[in-house]
Amino acid sequence: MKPTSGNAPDSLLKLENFLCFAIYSTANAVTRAYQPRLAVLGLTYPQYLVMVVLWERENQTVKSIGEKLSLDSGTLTPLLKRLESAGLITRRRDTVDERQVLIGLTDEGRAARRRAEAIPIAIGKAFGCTLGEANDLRAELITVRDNLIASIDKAK
Amino acid sequence: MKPTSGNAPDSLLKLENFLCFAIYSTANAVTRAYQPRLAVLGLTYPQYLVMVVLWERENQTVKSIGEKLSLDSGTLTPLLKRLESAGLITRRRDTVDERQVLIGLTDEGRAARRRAEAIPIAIGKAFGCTLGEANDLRAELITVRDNLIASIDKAK
DNA sequence: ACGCATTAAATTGCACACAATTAAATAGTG
DNA sequence: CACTATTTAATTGTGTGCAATTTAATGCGT
Repeated sequence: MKPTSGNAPDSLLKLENFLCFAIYSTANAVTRAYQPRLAVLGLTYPQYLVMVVLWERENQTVKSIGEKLSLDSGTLTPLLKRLESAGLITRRRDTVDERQVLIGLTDEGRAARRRAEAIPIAIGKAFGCTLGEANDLRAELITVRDNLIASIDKAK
Repeated sequence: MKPTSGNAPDSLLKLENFLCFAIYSTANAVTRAYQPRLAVLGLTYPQYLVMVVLWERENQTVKSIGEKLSLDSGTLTPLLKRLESAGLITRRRDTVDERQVLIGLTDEGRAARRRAEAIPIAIGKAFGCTLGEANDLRAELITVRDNLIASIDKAK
């Protein structure tokens, strides 16, 4: 009996064998699963991640948020402006180092945290796996992700 | 000794505990890792996935490609137009059912397959895990993904 | 203090994702 | 056959991601 796939050159280019596609399509599904729950808070999924980072610690720079989320200013600047005009965050230049922009929370942004706390529970159920399985999967993904990032950096 | 995270309401909203963020950030890393390798073929990562689907079988409808990749016409129509103007695919209305558009490969599109075959090997190395580990991870992700999709569909 | 490299955000341009709507063709029903 | 419902792509509009460039501020060596 042969393994799952056919002869070598063929099986390499089969979608169903792609770990990358499993990651890609799962990420899209995550965004779609979050969308209705975040819509009531007026947030998109990336905006929600930024809020989570700020709920952990207020007054971070754009760079600090970007490092935690692996996003650059090209993504964050317009996103943060939208959160600001939604009244959830504040943006102000650091007076000590005026290159930096400090992102803080408004009262409304702080208050949104309570309503957000129900979301991980609901999504956890939608994943359909135990907390233990989720943690194992998370750890494996982070290993793979950090390997990928290392290989990208090495190429530079 | 307490487990990894602090008290309950707090740990639920910690980025490092999020399976969803592990998925999201790994997917972004995948795209970045593919980018330099696909650039020599003149493809983006989603375009590469479409080509993989077409290399498996030519002359599929937009709908068929969309089902395989979980993408709708809003994403695919402009993407396919770009692949067409790049000379890799053909788009023509089905003469039997004129609602459908059949996507085929040009000689150049068919030829690109050979050059693409080296990519999964290189990316596989960048993942930094064994084939067996990659297959396990892929299977777990697909389970989670299909659970998520089922929960989305159920909500409708 | 001067000049140059470095750093942090913002900007620009392109390509997704996806919800919602539209347009056209086909299928199904009485 | 007429009529409505369904199906398939295309379109529209919003919000990411990210490469590349720009702008402004800081750091550093002489």
